[in-house]
Amino acid sequence: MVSDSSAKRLTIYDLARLAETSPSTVSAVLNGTWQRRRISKKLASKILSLAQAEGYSANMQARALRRERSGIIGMVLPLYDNRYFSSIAQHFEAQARRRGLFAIVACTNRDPTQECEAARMMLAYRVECLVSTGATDPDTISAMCDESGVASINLDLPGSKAPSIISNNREGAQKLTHAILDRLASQAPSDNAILFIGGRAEDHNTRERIAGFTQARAERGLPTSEEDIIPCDYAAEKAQVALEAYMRHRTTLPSAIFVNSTIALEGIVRWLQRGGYQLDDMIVGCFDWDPLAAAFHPHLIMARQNVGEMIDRLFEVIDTPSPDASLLIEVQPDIMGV
Amino acid sequence: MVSDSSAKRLTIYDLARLAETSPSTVSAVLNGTWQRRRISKKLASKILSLAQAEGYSANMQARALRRERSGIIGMVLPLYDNRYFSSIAQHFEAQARRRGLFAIVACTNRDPTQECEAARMMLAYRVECLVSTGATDPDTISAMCDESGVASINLDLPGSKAPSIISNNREGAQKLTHAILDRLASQAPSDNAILFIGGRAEDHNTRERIAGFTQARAERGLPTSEEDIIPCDYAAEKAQVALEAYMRHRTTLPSAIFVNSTIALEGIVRWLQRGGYQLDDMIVGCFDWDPLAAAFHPHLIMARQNVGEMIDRLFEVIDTPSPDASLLIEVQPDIMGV
DNA sequence: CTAGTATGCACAATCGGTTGTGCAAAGTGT
DNA sequence: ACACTTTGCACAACCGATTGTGCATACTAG
Repeated sequence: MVSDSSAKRLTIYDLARLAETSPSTVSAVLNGTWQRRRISKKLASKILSLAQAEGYSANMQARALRRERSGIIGMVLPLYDNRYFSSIAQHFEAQARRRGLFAIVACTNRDPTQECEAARMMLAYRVECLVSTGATDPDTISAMCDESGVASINLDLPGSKAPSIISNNREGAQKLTHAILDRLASQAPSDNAILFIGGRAEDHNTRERIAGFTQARAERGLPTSEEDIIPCDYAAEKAQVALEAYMRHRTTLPSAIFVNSTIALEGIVRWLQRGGYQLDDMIVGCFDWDPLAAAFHPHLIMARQNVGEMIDRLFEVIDTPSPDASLLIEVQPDIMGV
Repeated sequence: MVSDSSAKRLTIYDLARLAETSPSTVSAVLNGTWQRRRISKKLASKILSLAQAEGYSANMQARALRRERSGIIGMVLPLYDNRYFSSIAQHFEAQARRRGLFAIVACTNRDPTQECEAARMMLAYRVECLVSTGATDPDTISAMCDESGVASINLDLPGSKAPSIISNNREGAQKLTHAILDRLASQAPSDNAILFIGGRAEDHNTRERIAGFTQARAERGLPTSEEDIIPCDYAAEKAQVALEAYMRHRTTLPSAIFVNSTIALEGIVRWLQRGGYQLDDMIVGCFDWDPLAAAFHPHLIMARQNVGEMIDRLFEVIDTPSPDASLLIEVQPDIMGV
């Protein structure tokens, strides 16, 4: 079914024949440069209405080839399976369209191999710019782009070879931790410890969030113990297993928990359900926001990354003639549910 | 920053010069047809290693132009903002990649104008096949595709001008309703009425789900009242407002509710929260599945559409030489949480 | 009436691949 | 040694747009 090449599509040559003129004239009219080329208004409108009537649509491959500009902008994304990344994809596409660019997004499952493969494909399609979102290895992608003379930008996770737009993870985590501690203080807790769970110890964002978490605690004179920090990766299963293991050494729930990502939250909630606990038995803060979770659980404190602003900043950088590769833009997340 | 056309990229002409051979030979070697063209193994491997070493990557626009096949497959999608649609996008992309096709997905916000605009762009990029997912006006898209000789397929919502792959909404709703009624029976209810809320009265899926709902009730000798069916569109706000209005005529919550989509569920849950109710105060069934909601609320009954199978079927149809436009494939959803 | 300028358009090269065809040189059989 | 086949590759024509350039014709000024 693919490539049902039955119907020949109209080209500028066909239109030229129909309008009794030349292909170059048709081309000039159709891409708006006809005034500069001194085509008469009469002929121009004749061609335009013909194109309209015949439903002409320019072959973008041919245009891209000749112009050496594809009009395509690419993004590699870990997954679509949470609201943060889906929202990024959606804003990216909307903004791209607004600029007359065609957005293509590839999911790469947090896998460096797939990231490279996707980047290679996008470069083969001659994307004009490539955005690496939450990439495990953004610098390799930047290097590939550099070789092809294509601009690259990092989003969500920073890299060293291209400008990066990320959330202010440290400050976000700090505010989130303070919000948790405020709530804790209002409830006369038995215990001031907070469990930090989820994320990858090797990724920049998780490290920053741990730093913000620790810092907020320190600001209140609270020490942070190593055992209370469990970067068990981004996956519901792993968070559930990690919490299970953590709880083997305890008799009571921690009074509060800092969950690093909604996907980890899923595992935490499942563990609680299995153990017969309520979510309200703990104070829960989550870095990342999910509207359904917010509706279900109004006491849930969530750091909502400011996707709209991040994408706006992203396109500002894209518009910048030659941005510094070391440029790092940090966008403040908002704390929801306080 | 876009179009940093500094570095000239390697072409087959460059490789030909480097390998002291001709462009056509390089081309044949690189796309694997060299045996057929009786290129010597020696020269072939010379060219291959050269291409490797120099990091050559074929210009897909040029290839597409000459071959009259873009290698691109497109999908228009309402939104990424729920797990059903994100999952569709992700499976679609994975399957496309497996077949060496490049997937492009455009979000069109359930807006017919945007749907057409996106379809037009995709056709301009000469997609080999276009999938309309949950399109409000799939037939217009099919008509556009037909004019260009491009295959089109409908997913999630059926159309009359192209094969359609959808969930078996009627049977899914029927099973979901039975699950709700079973739970209701086990709880000695005061009232056998179930509120059906969400979706669009004019869309096929909502109509089928209402039919399945009504049918399941009829099978148990229960009549269904018109006022208990409120297709208030797909939006949290609207569901919330609709429930508010519904409740003005009642003093107690309905004992059960059939929520048509997770996005409507969000509104329902928000309304309950505001009124000081618990979700457990009602039996809740939801057509569509969200893992975070499932984790939060194990008693929630959800119809999970079988996305993996739908996409598999989709590609089977894509592979079919000339499928019947009236082909309608229905995939069974699963009932979760019983 | 002529030189000079402006107007209106067509020609042809080009982007980077793909592919039908042709033609030497080498190999084979007699 | 001659005819014939096979091997190995190069040539050139596309695909459908864009764009620098050139050339008539019409118009204007002196």
